[in-house]
Amino acid sequence: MTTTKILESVNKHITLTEEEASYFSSLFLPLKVKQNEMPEKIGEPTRYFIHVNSGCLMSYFTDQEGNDHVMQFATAGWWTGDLPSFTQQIPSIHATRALTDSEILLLPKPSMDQLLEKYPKFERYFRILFQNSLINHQSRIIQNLSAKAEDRYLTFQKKYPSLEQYVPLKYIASYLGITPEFLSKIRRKLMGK
Amino acid sequence: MTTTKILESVNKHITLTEEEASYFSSLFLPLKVKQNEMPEKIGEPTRYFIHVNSGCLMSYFTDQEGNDHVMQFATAGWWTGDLPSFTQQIPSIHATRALTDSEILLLPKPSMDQLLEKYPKFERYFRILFQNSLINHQSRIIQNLSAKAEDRYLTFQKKYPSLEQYVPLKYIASYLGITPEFLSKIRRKLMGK
DNA sequence: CGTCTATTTGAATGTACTCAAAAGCGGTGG
DNA sequence: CCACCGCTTTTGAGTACATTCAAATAGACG
Repeated sequence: MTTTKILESVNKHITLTEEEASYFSSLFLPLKVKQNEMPEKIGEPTRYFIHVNSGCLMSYFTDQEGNDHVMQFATAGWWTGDLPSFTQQIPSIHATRALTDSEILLLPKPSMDQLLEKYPKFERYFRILFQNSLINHQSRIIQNLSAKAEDRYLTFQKKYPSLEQYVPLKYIASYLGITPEFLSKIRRKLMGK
Repeated sequence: MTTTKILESVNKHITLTEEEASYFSSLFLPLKVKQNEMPEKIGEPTRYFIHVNSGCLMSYFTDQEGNDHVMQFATAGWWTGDLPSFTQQIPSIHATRALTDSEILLLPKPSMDQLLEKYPKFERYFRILFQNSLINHQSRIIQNLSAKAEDRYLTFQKKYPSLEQYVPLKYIASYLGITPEFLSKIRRKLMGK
């Protein structure tokens, strides 16, 4: 079943009846995306909150100069999407792209609203989800403020050991807030150790 | 009543019965703090989630070299505190300090747990609170990744027009991720325009 | 007025970026 | 199987952005 993985995650935080679980499961649109496909493009209101079943996606922002900035890498078990656009239905500024062939679940905005209306119990799940995500974002901000690029790279490697094997280095550089050229120089320097 | 302000904020997102409102209100410990006092210190599990009624507090992190990094400025109507420490009851790494004489409300961790247990309706309030906070943190990360110090400062001024009047510049520099000296130079340059 | 802290200034330094070019690497078609 | 193409990664030189350190100035408070 395509919703097995997400139900596991939900069950860690709240306990569902069979009815609730099956209603919840019924809301998702399963989708297979190939590498480099973009389930969500920028400019229009985001339609889906995305759960990753397998593979890896990233959400990123393109600035006025045309430089990409990676907001998030989302591997199996993670949610991703453009939250401001999804919640307020304003034009999105983050694009989402598959870094590998991936299986994802799409939760349409109206379905999420209905879900929370019908079974308020899920408020708790999303409260905890956002709370944990907030904590991660805070720690990323602290990192960016206090650590040099080399340390941020080392921390990144520790936190996401497998990602480097299939995510192009230029995207990792972007996530870290440095240029690909400079990341390359950091890596050369670290090789010598 | 000391909880008037926070009830207003809560009522924007959920509708409370009188009983719910009065139970909610009863959980808070009102406290007046003077400038530079610290309702929460680092090193021990954080006891309170803090709501600011009036004045201004900041939460900040001190790194190994002894440099402070401001995580957040919290003015009237905002929540603040060390979220990882509060939720998981692990030793805190963020300190909280009053930047002006302030009136705050303390919500003890056990009270918050009881509240969500007894009236799950509040899950929705905190879900929306964390969701909005998450959006703000994402936009700060994007800013830090894509904009130079001067632009970050200008954005900060637009977003928090009044803060500069009573927050020492060195803390604003810290929030922006630059040294006080460099902020001073940015300001001199902007004066000439 | 004196003390303490915040802010400014300037020179020297370090960190990271830009630009241009070369090298590497994966896929595709002949 | 090899040659070519497009894209990623590496290299190096020059430059820009931001820090460090030391010292001077300014402001707040008793």
